[in-house]
Amino acid sequence: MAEATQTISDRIQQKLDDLTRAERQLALSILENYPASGLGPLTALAKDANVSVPTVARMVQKLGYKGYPDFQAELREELRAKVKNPIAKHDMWAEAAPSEHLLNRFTDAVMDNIRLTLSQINPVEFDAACGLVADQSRHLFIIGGRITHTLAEYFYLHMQVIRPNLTHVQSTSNTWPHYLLNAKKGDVFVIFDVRRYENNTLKLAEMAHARGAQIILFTDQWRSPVHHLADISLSCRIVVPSAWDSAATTMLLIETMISSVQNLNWGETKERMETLEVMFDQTKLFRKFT
Amino acid sequence: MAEATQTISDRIQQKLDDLTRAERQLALSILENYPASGLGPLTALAKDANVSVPTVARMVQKLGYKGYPDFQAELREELRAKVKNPIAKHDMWAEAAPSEHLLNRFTDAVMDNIRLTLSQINPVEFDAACGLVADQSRHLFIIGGRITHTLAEYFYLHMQVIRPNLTHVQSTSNTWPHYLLNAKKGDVFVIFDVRRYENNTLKLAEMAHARGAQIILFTDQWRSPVHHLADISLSCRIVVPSAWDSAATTMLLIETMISSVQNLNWGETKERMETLEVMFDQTKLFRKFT
DNA sequence: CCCTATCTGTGAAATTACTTTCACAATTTT
DNA sequence: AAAATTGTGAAAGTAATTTCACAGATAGGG
Repeated sequence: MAEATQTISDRIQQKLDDLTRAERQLALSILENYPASGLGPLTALAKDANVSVPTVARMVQKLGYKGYPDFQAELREELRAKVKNPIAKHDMWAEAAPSEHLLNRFTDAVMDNIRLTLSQINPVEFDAACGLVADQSRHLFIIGGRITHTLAEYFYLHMQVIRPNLTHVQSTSNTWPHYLLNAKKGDVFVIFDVRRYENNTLKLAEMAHARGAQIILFTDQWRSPVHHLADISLSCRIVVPSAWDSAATTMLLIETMISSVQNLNWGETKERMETLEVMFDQTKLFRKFT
Repeated sequence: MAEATQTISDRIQQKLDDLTRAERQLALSILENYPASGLGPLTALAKDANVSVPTVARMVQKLGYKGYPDFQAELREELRAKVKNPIAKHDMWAEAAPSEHLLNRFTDAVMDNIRLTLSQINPVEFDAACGLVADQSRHLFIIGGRITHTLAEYFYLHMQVIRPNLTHVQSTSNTWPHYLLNAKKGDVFVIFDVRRYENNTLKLAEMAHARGAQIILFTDQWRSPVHHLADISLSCRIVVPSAWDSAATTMLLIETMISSVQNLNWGETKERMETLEVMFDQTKLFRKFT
């Protein structure tokens, strides 16, 4: 028997470079539902991956199999071996690494963080926050700190496409008082503040609050002091096996909010995005999607 | 589609009493190598279980399937579901919201992305990348694009604390050729490029490669064209129910790398972090942790 | 920017493999 | 001893795979 030191999944990934566009699309589709999709009929696999039947036939031969049935036989053999092998612990993420490898421990922690964060979130408040952010009649201020300004900017870059009338402020910069001059009642401040909480951010929040603005706060489970001023606080778990905290869960919430706000503003967003596409095409900044 | 609250394995065991001797022999053989043996041709299964072909045909109908292919289809579906859900049947993440709420759908997608990304990552390559990034004798360049420069900066901000001798470059800026003048053989470039892939990033990578630098690439599952030049490519799943792609998985890998590099350099990092603490205290930028 | 080479899908035919079913004899069970 | 189960061998039917030629699409090179 051929000793399978490497799985078919490995082999596919390894040969990914030698594959053409449609074949790669197919290969990725196989890996998407591995190994189940490869065990069905060839026709179904082709339809699943949106490629033609000959493409599938061509690729399996390119991968070194006599034909599709041969390929399937190896898949089954691999599945058999894997199930038999008690090493296949299910709480491992990178199966190619031992469970005590940092990749597995870190991912474990992040998964836990996401689970806990989501279980404690209030969907009504979240939706309300999205509603506020989507409201174009309010000026939108986005504020981040020393580290979190990267998250703030990520949020800002997307909001910029979705709606006008917004500003990105760095609380650590000494220019922010200028921005506040324009803030008025009803405006919305999206503030990022996780430990260590920053004095400047708190000051800024106080002034925004004094001016009657609405405050949406992204913070951690211990909650920034800003949360006393915030209309809506979203607390994320951030603890991972590292000397630093994790922003992965916060990122998840940010992206969910982006998606939600985009839906609320879809009519206009669509136009803005299409305009943007045209402009990008003109500047030739980006390559065509391959 | 019948909602299979019970697995086929369960169903077989349940009906075990109603089966005749040869059928039971067959059933046990199926369970022996479950589910692999059931996914092969009927003939092979019959031979494997030492029963005749008609016995197999008769039994699957007795179990309630239209025919052997029908039985196989359900087996595949079950396998697919099982692989997708390695831990528990966690239908909802935010239990306070209905399952079709964006919070749940989005989190579902991100969890899938993380799981798939990790299952396809090569720990040896990942560790090698961490080793390169940790090597302080090499100058470290960090490059991001229009959106990804926020990730690049997040990475940069942490690396800045861990090690000296590094630069953050925006590929969309027109200043980057200056930086490249200083790049020399053995230097390390950490490049972020997800769709839509940017021409400037590719050009920059080409020049870095020409100068004999090592390239570590964070990209998506379709892989930026930079990956032809990269010594190590880390592909992240990025598809979510949104008009945009998700950076959450990429963030996870970045943070894992930060943690790993920090461990490799722990001796020095510790001092640098303590120095930083003192400096922050002096500037009164941060509040004491409460 | 155009030209060429390569890749990809279509539709279909030919081939192969697999499933289903049958009748009947042998075997086992009751 | 009767009834039920099982295997045999094979035929018929069905489904899946493989291959082909060609046209359209795409990418790469000059």
